[in-house]
Amino acid sequence: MSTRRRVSNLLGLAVLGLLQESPMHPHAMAAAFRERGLDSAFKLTTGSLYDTVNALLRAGWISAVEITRSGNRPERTVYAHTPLGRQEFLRWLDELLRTPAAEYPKFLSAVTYLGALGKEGAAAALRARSAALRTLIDDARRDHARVVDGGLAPRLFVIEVEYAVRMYEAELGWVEEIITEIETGALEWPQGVATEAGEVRG
Amino acid sequence: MSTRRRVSNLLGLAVLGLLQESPMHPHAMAAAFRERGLDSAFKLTTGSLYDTVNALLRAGWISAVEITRSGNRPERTVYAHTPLGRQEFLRWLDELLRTPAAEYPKFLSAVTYLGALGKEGAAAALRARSAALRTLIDDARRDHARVVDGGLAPRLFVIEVEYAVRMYEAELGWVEEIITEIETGALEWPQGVATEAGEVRG
DNA sequence: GCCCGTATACTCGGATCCGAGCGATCGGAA
DNA sequence: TTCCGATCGCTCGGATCCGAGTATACGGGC
Repeated sequence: MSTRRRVSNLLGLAVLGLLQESPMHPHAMAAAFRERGLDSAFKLTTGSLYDTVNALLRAGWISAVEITRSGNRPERTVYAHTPLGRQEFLRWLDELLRTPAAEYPKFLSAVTYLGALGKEGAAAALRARSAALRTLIDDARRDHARVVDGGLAPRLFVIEVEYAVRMYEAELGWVEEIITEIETGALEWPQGVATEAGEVRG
Repeated sequence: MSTRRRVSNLLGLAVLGLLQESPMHPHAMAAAFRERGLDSAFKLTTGSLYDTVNALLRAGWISAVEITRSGNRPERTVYAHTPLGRQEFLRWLDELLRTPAAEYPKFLSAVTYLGALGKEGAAAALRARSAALRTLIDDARRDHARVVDGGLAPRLFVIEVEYAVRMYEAELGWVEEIITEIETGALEWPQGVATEAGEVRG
């Protein structure tokens, strides 16, 4: 069916997004990124950034517009999006929004083997997660409120935080239900699916 | 702080999990995997499987127990977990459950640029997603019910499906709220954050 | 005037990931 | 009997990812 994406790293979407506004060199992208908190939605590492920029270049979605140098520092290559790049940005975005993709979050994988920790072990781990989730939610909520209530940016520009919070809350809810079910015995723990106590937190 | 995991691919967790039960060769693992539907929680590709097994071997968490051959087929190397491997399995599991890790789901990244599609474009894409999510949820629910109500396996063994469904539902809820907010105008769409109509679905 | 920490800007090599491909066997239909 | 598709089991090479490393410049304290 649809052939594999020419650039698959999502960082490429972010780069295209930044370049919609103005041409930039990679290091400036990284700075812009962190400044706007985009690095909570995209995984940014310097290595990947340069690789991704090169991939976009090969695909013809961006182009180098100038190479400058100040003093004896390394050259800075400034990139801009091409018309093709703009089109692809929108098409990619549309596809990502439209189609739920199979993802493999670590927690989902771990839950698959929940039984292996034994009732006590599982409950303890989940309690720790529950506490951590609360902190994450509080922090994200606070940040969001600061930006929106402070009029620093329109709500649309931080809408992804609302999504993230909602998902964290859902996870928290589930985790707490399962803790309760373990404690009350509502979740049956079959024989042989358990662990000698104390084997884990050594 | 804590040094990087020796084996980072989560597939390694699944392999360790399978080997808790009995020694196996990689091809059999792949089969067991699919048979139990583990491949919805772990990303399985043949290449990665062999790489992962090798990594586990290097780390000393599994060991080769025999090499058999039937007829002139390729050799089959059968692996078993080591005591260290069992310990690591539990430790890893515990850590994954306990600590929410930064993940970068595609949808979160895409939502960050929701504005770029314009009100109409964004609403259309989200409507499509909403429909797709409903299907996913229905399918997962049906599967879960078949297994549990049919007594094919204890509920604990398919608990991850409950988690997945819960998360899909949360996402669906959010998506539908945003669609409504776009339609009613409750979500303000700042000037200049829009797209010429028809640019996307070419 | 010198030192040191921070910012600028990118490179590099190794680890990881993955899907196409390969050579063999097996079972069933013609 | 012979062919063909399905299954068995693994290999390979290219793509991707990433963090440590490199090299220069700037600024402020003493």
